[in-house]
Amino acid sequence: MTTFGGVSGAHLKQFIERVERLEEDKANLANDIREVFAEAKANGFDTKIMRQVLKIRKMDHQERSEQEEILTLYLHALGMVPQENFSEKTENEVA
Amino acid sequence: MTTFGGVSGAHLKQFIERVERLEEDKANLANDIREVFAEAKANGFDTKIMRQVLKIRKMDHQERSEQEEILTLYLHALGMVPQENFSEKTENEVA
Amino acid sequence: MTTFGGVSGAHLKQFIERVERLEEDKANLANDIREVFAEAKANGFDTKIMRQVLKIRKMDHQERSEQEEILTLYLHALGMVPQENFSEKTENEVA
Amino acid sequence: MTTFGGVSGAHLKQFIERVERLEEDKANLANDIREVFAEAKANGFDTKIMRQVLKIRKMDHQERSEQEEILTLYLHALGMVPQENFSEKTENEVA
DNA sequence: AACGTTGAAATAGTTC
DNA sequence: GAACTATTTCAACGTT
Repeated sequence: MTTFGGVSGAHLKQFIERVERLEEDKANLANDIREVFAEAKANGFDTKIMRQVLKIRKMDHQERSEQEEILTLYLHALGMVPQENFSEKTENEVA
Repeated sequence: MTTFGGVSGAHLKQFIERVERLEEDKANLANDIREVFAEAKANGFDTKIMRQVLKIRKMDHQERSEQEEILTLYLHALGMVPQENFSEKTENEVA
Repeated sequence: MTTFGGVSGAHLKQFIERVERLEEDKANLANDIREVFAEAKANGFDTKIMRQVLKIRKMDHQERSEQEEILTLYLHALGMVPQENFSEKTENEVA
Repeated sequence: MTTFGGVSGAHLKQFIERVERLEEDKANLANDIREVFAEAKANGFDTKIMRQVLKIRKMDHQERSEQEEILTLYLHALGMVPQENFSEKTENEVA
């Protein structure tokens, strides 16, 4: 295997090509998304408003995640280990 | 189906959720790419150089596309209709 | 000088107006460019082709910059400090 | 002068180069603007708010009253009491 | 003149 | 927290 300054060209090439394949997939998905917007527009929806809706829904999810994160911090601060399934497991007690 | 001001909520919801699913897939791919870089880095590769290599390879591809695009434009400008398969079909003549 | 909450209104105003002046110049240049295209069109040139030519020329320049950039990265990666004047100094050797 | 299909290469080249020069100037101005923002930032100003201010000043005639409310909010956020005439009167002091 | 397409600008996110 | 990169957004251009 060819190496330059301790660097393997073949190995590097593999990483490069893996990234390129993933980025191609990613670009295809971006296209798919664009097509959904186009279809929605053809059905009379306002894409600008749709994007706003998506943004708000995303923030809701993030907010929920953040709140869960904060809850975890609080529980840790209280010496309580957060449970995986809060509702199902009730037999665990904090010492 | 519920409508508000002539807008179908159910229909809109479907578009929104399709986009959200696609964006989730896209985000996952972005994660995969990040992981590849992390793995490469753990193997001693310089990610900055990797990104530069990727950039140049991408530009090469784009440049090729642009060259083909302008060839088409030139042919049109010269009154020649570009052929689907330039090399295979030779029976078409330009007036 | 009037300040509010440690913020100088007059100072802010100066920055705002400097930006506005520069943006005005920029808008004027955009107009000039539009006029050149209009003039070229009036002389029978296809603006689409012109834009494509400009695009390719721009990519060429960028590609050259990217090439130089990655050369620098490679040299650094190999422990070689890139020289200011690549062509003039050839007496430096890498151990 | 060389012509292809009635197209003058030299003439075209002149148009192309005029556009390139103008675009270079435009790019330089964009850089200057970026530098002004950087300088303002280094002086403790919030560039995001500055951009908002610029946007609102640009709108001027249209939807002025609506935007003034937002401007008021931003200025308040800065701890500044909004002025009646921002640009013309600089001698006014806030009690 | 509205539409889609494309290029530039701004913002958000990531890395060091 | 500063710089760089990626994504998103905005505006202009050509097209129908």
